[in-house]
Amino acid sequence: MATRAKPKDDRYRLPAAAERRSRKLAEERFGRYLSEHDLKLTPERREILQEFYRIHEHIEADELMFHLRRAGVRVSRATIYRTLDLLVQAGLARRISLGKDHSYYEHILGREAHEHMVCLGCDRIIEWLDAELTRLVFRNCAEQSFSPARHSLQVFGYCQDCSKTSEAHKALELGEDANLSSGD
Amino acid sequence: MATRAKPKDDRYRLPAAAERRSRKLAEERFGRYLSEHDLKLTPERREILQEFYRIHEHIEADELMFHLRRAGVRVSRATIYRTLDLLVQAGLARRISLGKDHSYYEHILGREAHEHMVCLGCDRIIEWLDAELTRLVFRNCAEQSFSPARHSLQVFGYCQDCSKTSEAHKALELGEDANLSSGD
DNA sequence: TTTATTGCAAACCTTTTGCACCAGG
DNA sequence: CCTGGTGCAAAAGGTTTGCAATAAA
Repeated sequence: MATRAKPKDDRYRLPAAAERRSRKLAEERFGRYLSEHDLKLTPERREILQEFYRIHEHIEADELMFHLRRAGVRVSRATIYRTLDLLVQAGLARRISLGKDHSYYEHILGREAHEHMVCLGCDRIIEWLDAELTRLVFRNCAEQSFSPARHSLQVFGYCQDCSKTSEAHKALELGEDANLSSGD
Repeated sequence: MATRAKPKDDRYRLPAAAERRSRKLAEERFGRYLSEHDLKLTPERREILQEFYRIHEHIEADELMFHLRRAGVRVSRATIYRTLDLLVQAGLARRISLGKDHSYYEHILGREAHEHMVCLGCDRIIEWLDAELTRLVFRNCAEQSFSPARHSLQVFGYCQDCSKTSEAHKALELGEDANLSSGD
């Protein structure tokens, strides 16, 4: 009941109206952020932002560049990185790492915070959300006098499809008695 | 009550006996893993393992190399990486990313699973543990038919010392009204 | 003796940066 | 106009890899 899985095929789909709304809002916000910081809203930045907000999942910088290129927009890799960084600064994007050797970015507007399950078998990523868990995170922060800005939880394991093969994997990876704890 | 903070100064200390025990156990396990896979227990691997298990916090590969060098052991960077990788394969180490552009490693034996709070102000890292949270993670996995192998939760924010300055930071980073959600 | 391992340096990959030219505000 | 932005290519860093020499088993 706390968890909210989305159906497999449109996991990252958003109602068209909501998407348009969030793209518009994002551009307004970005524009505001830029002018407040004496920065400029260039065509490149606008294109990147729009494309980025059309993608409702985590994406890597290069992938975003290819999306743009496919849409006929040519922007240099450097500009992609620079703009993504600005979007993070502006609070419109989040940079996350999912165990790979590079970063992913995901937009924030119009999406709830969520956690990830990363399948070690097929690389599939399941997004999920648990309000109770979020509450616990905040409670722990409070107990440590820590002011949380954001958090990121990844579970690595095997999805349903892959878990048939996972038995063997787990045995290999963990040895036969991995659950020992120190006794003091 | 669910949270268990360790005092600041010996956060990563382990009773000497427990440490010795875990180092011994680790070497046994590693030896077993190696021979099962027709790999060899070289002096380098033994030294790396022993030093690694003397460090009770997350460490980066280079740092481990310096520790070894300081202890008079010279091993090449390549061997460090290769061995750390083996340790991960063997289920004796965990590779984690903490928002930096490189990986950290931490050993597993003799330490309970734990989460991290990363201070964006001073880079200090607070380790914490909440059994209830762990339970929730498992519950969510079950609901998604996902078999978890391990998980990793990082909270980014500001520690007590830094949170005085954090107000300004947050205002800058998030804009004045970052908490909006889509109404789908 | 056979097969894996080591160290070194070069290769890799993602991300960042210096610079000359260009363009928002 | 002035100040920042863009593309390019080179530079950075962390991590991986090919290879010849070396050493476990």
